[in-house]
Amino acid sequence: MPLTIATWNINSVRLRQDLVAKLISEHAPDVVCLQETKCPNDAFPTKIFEKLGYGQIAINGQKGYHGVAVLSRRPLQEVVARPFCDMGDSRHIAVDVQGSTGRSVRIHNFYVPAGGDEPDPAINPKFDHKLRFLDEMIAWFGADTPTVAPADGAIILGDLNIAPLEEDVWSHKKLLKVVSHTPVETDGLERVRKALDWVDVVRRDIPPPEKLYTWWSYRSKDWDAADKGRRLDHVWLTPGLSDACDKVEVLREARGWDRPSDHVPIIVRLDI
DNA sequence: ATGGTGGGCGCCCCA
Repeated sequence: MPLTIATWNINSVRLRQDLVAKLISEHAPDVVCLQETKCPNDAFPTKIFEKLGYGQIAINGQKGYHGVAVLSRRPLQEVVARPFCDMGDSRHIAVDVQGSTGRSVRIHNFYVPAGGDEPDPAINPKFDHKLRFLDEMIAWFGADTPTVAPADGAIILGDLNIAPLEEDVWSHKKLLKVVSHTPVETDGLERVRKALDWVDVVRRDIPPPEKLYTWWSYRSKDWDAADKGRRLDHVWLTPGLSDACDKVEVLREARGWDRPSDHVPIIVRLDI
């Protein structure tokens, strides 16, 4: 039995718990990693997920903003919820999940800061925070490799809020000075990737020049026709684990669901 | 043309 893992910025887990249930009923991923849950831990809607068989739940939430969670129907151990940038933000949780063969993978579920509007750290503290967050990811993954990525393999996934490639945005030229696609961000994200030679399995299987997006703004009148999207959500695997990944899906149709998130889920299948 | 929409929370923050 393969292990399937979904990641989705849900933009309020309480408001969209039925959409998570729809994802579960239609795709039955073993593990669902959520970002922007916007929900304190004691208010997390665990019951609906327990009823669906996803009784293994790890959450790092806060009131009003941010928040990450992992739902699983396979054995799960919470490893750490690491604070970044001394901000008290809930933007990371790491868990170990066991595949049916007994091999366990470590999943780092991230919600990287969006960074505000002005791409200048000197005048925009949110952009400065985003760049410092990337620096901390690089330092952590470089210095603490056995914890971050055990021998059996590890995954970074979630809303990284950066579209790294030219084909990850609707217009490379128009977005070069727009937060999410500026060179300082795409260079920073590439440095994170190189820290452990992570494999971007989504782009391995759906390579450029095909355009690929996971987010479309709510402000666009007709998101599908205009298609002014960005690929802000990612799934990276350590090299040894990437060989076991035999399928990736970006569920574009979820952007058209009733009262949707502005992000869509990505699902990967691991033959472990 | 510098808006537009959507969420949480509470009279405004963030994406």
